Amino acid sequence: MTPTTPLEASGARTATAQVHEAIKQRILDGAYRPLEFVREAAVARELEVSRTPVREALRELVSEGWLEAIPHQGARVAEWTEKDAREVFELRLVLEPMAVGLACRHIDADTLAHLDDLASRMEALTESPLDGAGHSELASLNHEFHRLLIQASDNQRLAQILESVVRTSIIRRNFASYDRSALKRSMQHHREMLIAIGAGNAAWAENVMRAHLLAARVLHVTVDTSTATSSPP
Amino acid sequence: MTPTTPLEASGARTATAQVHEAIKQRILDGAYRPLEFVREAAVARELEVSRTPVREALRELVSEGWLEAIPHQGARVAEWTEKDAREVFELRLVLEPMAVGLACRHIDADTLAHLDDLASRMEALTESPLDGAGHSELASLNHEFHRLLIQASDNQRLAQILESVVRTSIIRRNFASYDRSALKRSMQHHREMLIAIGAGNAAWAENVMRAHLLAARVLHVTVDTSTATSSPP
DNA sequence: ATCTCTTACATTGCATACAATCGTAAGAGT
DNA sequence: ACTCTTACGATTGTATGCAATGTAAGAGAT
Repeated sequence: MTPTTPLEASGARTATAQVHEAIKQRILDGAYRPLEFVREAAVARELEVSRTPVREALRELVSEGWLEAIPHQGARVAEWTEKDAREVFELRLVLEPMAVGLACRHIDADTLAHLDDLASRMEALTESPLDGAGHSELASLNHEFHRLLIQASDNQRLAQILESVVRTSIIRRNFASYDRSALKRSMQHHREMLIAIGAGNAAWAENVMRAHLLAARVLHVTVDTSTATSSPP
Repeated sequence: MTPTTPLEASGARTATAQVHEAIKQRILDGAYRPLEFVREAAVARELEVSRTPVREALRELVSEGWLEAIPHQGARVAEWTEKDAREVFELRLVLEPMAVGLACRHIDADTLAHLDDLASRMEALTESPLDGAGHSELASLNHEFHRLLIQASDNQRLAQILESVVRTSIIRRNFASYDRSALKRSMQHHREMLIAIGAGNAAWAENVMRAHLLAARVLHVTVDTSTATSSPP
């Protein structure tokens, strides 16, 4: 029915990995709505593979939190509630500062230079007014900045947890709602974090990260600011 | 060859779930050694199912961190290194205090009473010298105590992350190496945490948890105490 | 009219057969 | 003796057919 990219040029080699990517993309695109069931047979038909790789891809997506499985009934797109947003934010507010704190002790000059470059490119983008593509580019650079910082923590588990936690929420987040001053402040946070890390000052870097995240939250959801957790004075 | 419980009375209903449990148990028992490959065909033969549910169980175990997958080569038991121990401890040291802090705001009387009961039973156990069974019982109660506390945080993601992070490390941890004073201190920490939670004092509860974890670590691994992270004064 | 039981259908769960891929060891050539 | 090639065997990856299970619609009874 829907001619929606039947597997074609996907970097992945196994059919399971391709189906995995395809379904994830459809969720991100909104082609599959929350609470909608993703049927094995239907996906298999549309992507022109058998049900086996579809089954395996669905199980992976379930364990990654994209879908929820109901025994003998199938897998459906996980719903995104206010509570989910709160949970993810609580976790980021603790884990990302932890990551930059650890990064202070492990980071190498190359990574720091790469981060510096990313920060510069983001700053350059914010010099002029942004269109849709600009917002998209900025979001992409920002995501890469955070990802690289997290990798520098030298804690694989932490990196994996944050990746999966952030990824599921990144869909609904962009810079469209940022006004000029909020954007500049965000860029300054990045810059300040790099300086703190370069100075090996973990506490400084951690607190800038907390400020960075809290400032961003104000723009996205209504917050009870008294519920902040584990924040040192 | 090895008559190792061919599926029989396992609470789970689907074959996949049963295989999942069986393999996990064998890893815990040490029947599968680190870096040893778990072959689909072999497991299928021994548990008297087809390869299909075995494949699905293996994939789940991979995503839970018990096994690591190598494309076209199979899944093998994940190795446990010093670095793994360090990573898990760093995470616990941040996430478990976060959990008790959150629990301070959400906990109900029933849960608190249940925790109180668990603490009492552990204290009773430590009154008399412990044999092997005693240590096992104590470890079980302790695990349940922490698990319940984490659930009370009312953050499903946090609970799931901690469960999977702690579970993989719990294998090599028990109370055999605890001397009398260390045991009593551990029990006092539990008690103090409950009092802090009952008083709604999150900072107090969080810091007792950090002390609890740090005290436990001294008994298990050699530590560079300067690497503690995100610890408020 | 409402409730319960029956029955048919859609969908997942499992088994088996076949194809693709990788590691390895034997063998030819240098 | 060493290296490169190549064919084989073992193992995973994929397809398809059948069984088990849950859902929902409809007939019958209260």
